[in-house]
Amino acid sequence: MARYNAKESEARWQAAWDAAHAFEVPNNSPKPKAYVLEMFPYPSGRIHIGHTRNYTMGDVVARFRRAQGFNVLHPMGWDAFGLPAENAARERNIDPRQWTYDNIAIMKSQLKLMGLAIDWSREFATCDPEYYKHQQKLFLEFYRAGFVYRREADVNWDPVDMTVLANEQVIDGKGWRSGAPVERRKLAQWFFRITDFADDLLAGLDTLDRWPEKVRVMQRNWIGRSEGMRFTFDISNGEKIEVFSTRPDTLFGASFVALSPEHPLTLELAKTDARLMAFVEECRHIGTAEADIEKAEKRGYDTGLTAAHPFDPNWKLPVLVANFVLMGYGTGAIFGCPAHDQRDLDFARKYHLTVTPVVVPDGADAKTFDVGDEAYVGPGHLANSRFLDGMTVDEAKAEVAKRLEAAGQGTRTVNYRLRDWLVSRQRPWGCPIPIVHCAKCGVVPVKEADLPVKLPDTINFDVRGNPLDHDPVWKHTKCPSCGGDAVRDTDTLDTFVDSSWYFARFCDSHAAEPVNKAALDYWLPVDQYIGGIEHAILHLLYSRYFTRALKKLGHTKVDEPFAGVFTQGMLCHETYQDPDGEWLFPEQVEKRPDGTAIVKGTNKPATIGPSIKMSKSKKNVVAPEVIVDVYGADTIRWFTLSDTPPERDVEWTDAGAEGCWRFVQRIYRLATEAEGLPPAGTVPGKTEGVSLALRQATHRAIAAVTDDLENLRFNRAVAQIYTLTNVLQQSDKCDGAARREATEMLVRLIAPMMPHLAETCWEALGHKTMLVNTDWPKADPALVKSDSVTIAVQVNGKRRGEIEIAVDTAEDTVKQAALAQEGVIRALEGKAPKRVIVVPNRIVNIVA
RNA sequence: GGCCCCGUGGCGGAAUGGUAGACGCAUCGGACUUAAAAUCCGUUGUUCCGAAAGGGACGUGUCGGUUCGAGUCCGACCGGGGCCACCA
Repeated sequence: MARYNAKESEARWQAAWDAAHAFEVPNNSPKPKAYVLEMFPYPSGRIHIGHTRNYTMGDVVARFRRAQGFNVLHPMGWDAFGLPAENAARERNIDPRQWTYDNIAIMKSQLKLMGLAIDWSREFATCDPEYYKHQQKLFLEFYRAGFVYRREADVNWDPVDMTVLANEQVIDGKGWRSGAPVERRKLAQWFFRITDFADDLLAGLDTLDRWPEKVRVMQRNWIGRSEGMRFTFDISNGEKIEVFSTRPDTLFGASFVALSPEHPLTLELAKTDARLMAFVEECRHIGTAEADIEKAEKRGYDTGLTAAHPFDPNWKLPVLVANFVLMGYGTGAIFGCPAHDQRDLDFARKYHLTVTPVVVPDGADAKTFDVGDEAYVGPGHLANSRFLDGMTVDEAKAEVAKRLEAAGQGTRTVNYRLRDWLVSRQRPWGCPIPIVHCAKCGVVPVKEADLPVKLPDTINFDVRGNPLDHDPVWKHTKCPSCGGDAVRDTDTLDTFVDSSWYFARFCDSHAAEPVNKAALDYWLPVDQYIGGIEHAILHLLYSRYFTRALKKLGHTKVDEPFAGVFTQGMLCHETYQDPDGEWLFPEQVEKRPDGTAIVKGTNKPATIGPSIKMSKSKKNVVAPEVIVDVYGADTIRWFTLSDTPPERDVEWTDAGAEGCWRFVQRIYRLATEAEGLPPAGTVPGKTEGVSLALRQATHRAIAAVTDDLENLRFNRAVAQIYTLTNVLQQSDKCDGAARREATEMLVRLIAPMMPHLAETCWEALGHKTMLVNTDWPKADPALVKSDSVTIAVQVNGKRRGEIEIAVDTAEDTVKQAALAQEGVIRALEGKAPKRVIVVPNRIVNIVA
């Protein structure tokens, strides 16, 4: 018997699809549109099986929609700016451009092997000058619209490498390369005004019903909306301090006012107070890493100033500088109410400040209520609070707000955790910020005709700090405004900017303007976006922001870029180490029957570690082209869709891959065996008996697989296909037409998942047209429905028998049949049933 | 510390409040074969009674609750994971 030759077959069909331009789509069509997108990859080197899972899922959706008659946009590109290219360039003394484009070439060839239904005519890399030119145009448009601004901001500064570090490059407060303690330094930086959209970004989440709830919750928390009040304290030196609080009701429980070490007033006071200056310096050196915050104890410095209580000018509160007050949230100043805030309580206990409970839980006595070491944050009634006494928390909040607003001392406000998006990066491998700094004219945008501001042809990494800043030629230019000598902004844009609008560029990758409105109007929003959970917050939030900004500028009519989001799990694999602790690739290890392993070709034992996410560093990766070579792409595709729900992590195993390969052969055999069968539907008259059962199984599979693919339940679709395959394989007593129908449908159902195999089988079944141009099958409702049903019969909730009976049989008849069951009679032991519950076509429960 | 998710055979996992374990992997037994590969048929939650046919009990992390009926809903706990985190 001929075996399926995946290698030959896959190459042949990929060439045929290419020749037919099967996946290139127009930007308009009478068909309904579907935009299917997977998060585009960073070209880090090579693709591993984990990547292919992501692209396979998207491909299944794209092919499925295509078969259903949609005009499907399914593009691919490269998120190509970023640090790994810089590191590679520095380490190997090569051009980051070279490294990146080489990787793209390799990864593209690997992806091509997977047979993805991608419109490659729309491909681009974000490091293409053609792409970042348009990004620079958008930046300037944002600038003119006031969406972008520049201000001094604190950054992580490595004093040895003389560069700014991203937060994740700061390890234990030290630079990851230099090991030097990182400093906070103020630099003029560009920001996107994302906070202007905070409320809208929050409200929009409620409309995203095809997003994972988990992701929406994460975004909600990230935006972090809290309602409260801003109000001012008069300070003994004549100044005012504005604070933000979500608990103005506890104002009579105040025992201090605390300023952030970075608060302007703190810095002013520090000028004449050396000890305060030292304290501020010390706070600055405490890292921003979470672990440090956990350990850091609450510390304060008494300024000697006092603040007058807003409701009682004679009540003076001490003003302290406290290390736990954040400058970046609210106003950078708080009033401390220790009884009802844990941080304030810890602080108050340490510095022996007053603790006055002002909210007392219902049922507790205000005179004896003591918070101990745990601040009370629950509901209750106000006490020790003059005119607020007896009110609920909400009533007191309203009353305080009313009085402070009436007195002009404060206002109700909404505060967000979300900050404006700092986009300046002191990095050479990114999109240059199209701005010129002129001594005379200040900040001047580059003229649009002069875009793109291209990166220099050679980037010299042999310098400390940002090579662009040290470039003797590139950096210097003429002022677009006055024509005098000026310098470029040597920062580049955060690479998250690159990925915040690429989905819009895909709508027309070759448009003369950044985005083509007509194409956006046609394609957006993306109907199904698929990617990793690691992008649940930043990338998706930035893209949502960008889309809103683009809308305000008239480039699109949608608010939300992604109507449906799906986050897929990672691919895992066992890890292996040699006796020296060095990681080993799976192919370097030979497993023995007793469960142990040795280093291949030696007698050295290899330790088998847990199955964890595939990563280059642990070497637990499987290269797709190796598997493609042995089993073909369809086997990988089938494996990554089988068994495990797509949102969960899945473990790659050789045994599992073998199983998929056997299934590929099974399908091929069934298709080639069906060659001589009569066409489907040629048996005159009715089908009955086993043939009817086969036809029913076929149409039920169509219905079930369709439903599962609609809902991205790939593992269940796979199980349905196995079920049909099993029935078909045991159908030698069925008539030929029913078998042919089952075989043809089976082939059409596997097509989105194993497209090459499906084409080959389709051809073997005698078809002259490609399956890729064949519509998705429709189930015959009459065959999906069945005439009879098996109903379980329970006595007191325990199964005692079952009856096979016509669908929709009258309740009484079902009841009688149930009571006549032998097992039921035995279980009843002659007792009369008290009650009989009949759930039509499902179950009978007899209560005895 | 806050919020969220998940606990089902040897493993991955199915199951609109209605026959728990579909489907796959692995296991074991058998057929075909000189043999192997490939393929096919059968087997597999635990336990008890029975020679067998068959029948009974238990079973979805633990303990309660709601219900005629709970893997599914509610409460508490145990275990694992995720996100945020001095956010006032």
